[in-house]
Amino acid sequence: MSKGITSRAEDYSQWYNELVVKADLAEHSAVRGCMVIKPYGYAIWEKMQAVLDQMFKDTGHSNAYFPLFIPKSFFSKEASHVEGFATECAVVTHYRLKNDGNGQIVVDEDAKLEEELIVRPTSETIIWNTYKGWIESYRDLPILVNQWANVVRWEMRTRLFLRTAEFLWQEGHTAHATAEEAVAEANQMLEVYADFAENWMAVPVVRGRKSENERFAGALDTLCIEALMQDGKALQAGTSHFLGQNFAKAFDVKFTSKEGKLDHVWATSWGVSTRLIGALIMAHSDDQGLVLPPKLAPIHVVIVPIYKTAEELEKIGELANQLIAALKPHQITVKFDARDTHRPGFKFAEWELKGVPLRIAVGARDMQNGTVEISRRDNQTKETVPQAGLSDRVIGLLDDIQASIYQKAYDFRAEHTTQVNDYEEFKRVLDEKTGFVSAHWDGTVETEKRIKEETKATIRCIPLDAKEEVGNCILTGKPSSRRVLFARAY
RNA sequence: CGGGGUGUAGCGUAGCCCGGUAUCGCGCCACAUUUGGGAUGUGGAGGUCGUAGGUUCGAAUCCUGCCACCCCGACCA
Repeated sequence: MSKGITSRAEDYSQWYNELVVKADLAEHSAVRGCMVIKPYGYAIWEKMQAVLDQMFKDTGHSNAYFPLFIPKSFFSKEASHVEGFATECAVVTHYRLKNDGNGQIVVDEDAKLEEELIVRPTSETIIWNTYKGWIESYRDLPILVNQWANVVRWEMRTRLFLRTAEFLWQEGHTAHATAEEAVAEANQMLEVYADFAENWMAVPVVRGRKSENERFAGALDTLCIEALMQDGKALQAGTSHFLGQNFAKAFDVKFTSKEGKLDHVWATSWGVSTRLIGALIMAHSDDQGLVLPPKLAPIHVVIVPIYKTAEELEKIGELANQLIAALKPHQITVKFDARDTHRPGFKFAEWELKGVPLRIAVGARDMQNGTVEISRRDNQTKETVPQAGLSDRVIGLLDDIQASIYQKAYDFRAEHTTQVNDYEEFKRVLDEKTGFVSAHWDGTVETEKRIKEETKATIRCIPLDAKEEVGNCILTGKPSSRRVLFARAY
């Protein structure tokens, strides 16, 4: 079970099936590819939610909630949007079941809906249909709304964490009076995501722009953050779209400007999902299990007592309670694992599997010496330290772990980002070294598609900080003015 | 939807070719000894062998249909 944890998404899936998330429990194709998020895994998601939610509020946004079901006709209003999502929608056609007389429950054909309902794959259409009623004047703008919700995309192939049929996410949908303001909003939210990924998840990301081919269905411009996993494959971790006036036109959302002119409003949408849990696992974990960044870990410190008698346990418990009390004001969660049903060695392994950043082991020997043994999850180092000043030490170590797992991921990405100038080298790097490949591209969809067919690599993004540089497309040799980032991706 | 494969205890499996009522490991329960890195011993519980039919004295095993799942591809946060 411990082999190859860092190599492929499937391996993580097997591992965490036991621990964080369980998928495919029912042997029914209908729920194929859905996931059950177990309490510990959900606690990670809740932490993520809390942080992101605050970031959204700090940038002026409010939460709202829109219906799960979307009338089919809404979808056909924005042409490219339909095209993008039509092939992966769950459709509600009836509203009642009946007994067929043979003890079987069947769909009541008399209860057919006049218009089918689509289970939302994303909420642009129903939200813009609603915004139409909210917006008349520039005084009503901007609208800065976020929704926490589940969405369903009937993917042909699912992959635990990364592409489940149903997933949890947040989707921000904003309406603005000017294009400039909407563009600024899309940029701002991309920066929020990048900030979250790097400073909370400890996952370095490339901020970039999607090529036309990879752009969101209905967007004029799609910004994204791209992360690199330990197996050398890229993962799109978040997107922020400038939608232009596409949805406003499709849903006829107009406003009167200060100057008295009638115009369609400008829109953005942006989202991140439970895929971030997958990103977290695949970016940091090792063969011993999960490695969580302290800032998102549901439990920061676990105390494992090693004892023979009830008196010993009681004394260790007192020490544990002191530490819990001392760290509580710092929002540091300490778990005292006093279970008598498992031995210390088992507990060590179990908490490592769960990625708890710090473990403190205390036994009779320590109680005599006034020490504890403190062990870091990220680099597995152990040291025996005095009990005095322990809480300060814990705070310092947690900061250090947060910084060092980021640095480790950053160094990995740096090592696995390669500049190439010819196609043979491009293919060789993808196969042997893996990771991001920075190369020139002639800017055409045809070239991008051919490269994808031949190498399975896609343009992850055109980095926002890409320098102007004269070069030639690796495939066609045509002139190119900047490098783009290719990779095989999840 | 194409191409391959698999269904046996909570999980992972042996048995199938060559028919005789199911093997082993993990896990679970009890007791004892243990407890500074996933304990050990003894005993125990747990199975419509995916499903429906056929062949047979007898089917996990052979035959047929159906169902489900997995892997590879097209699609994708």
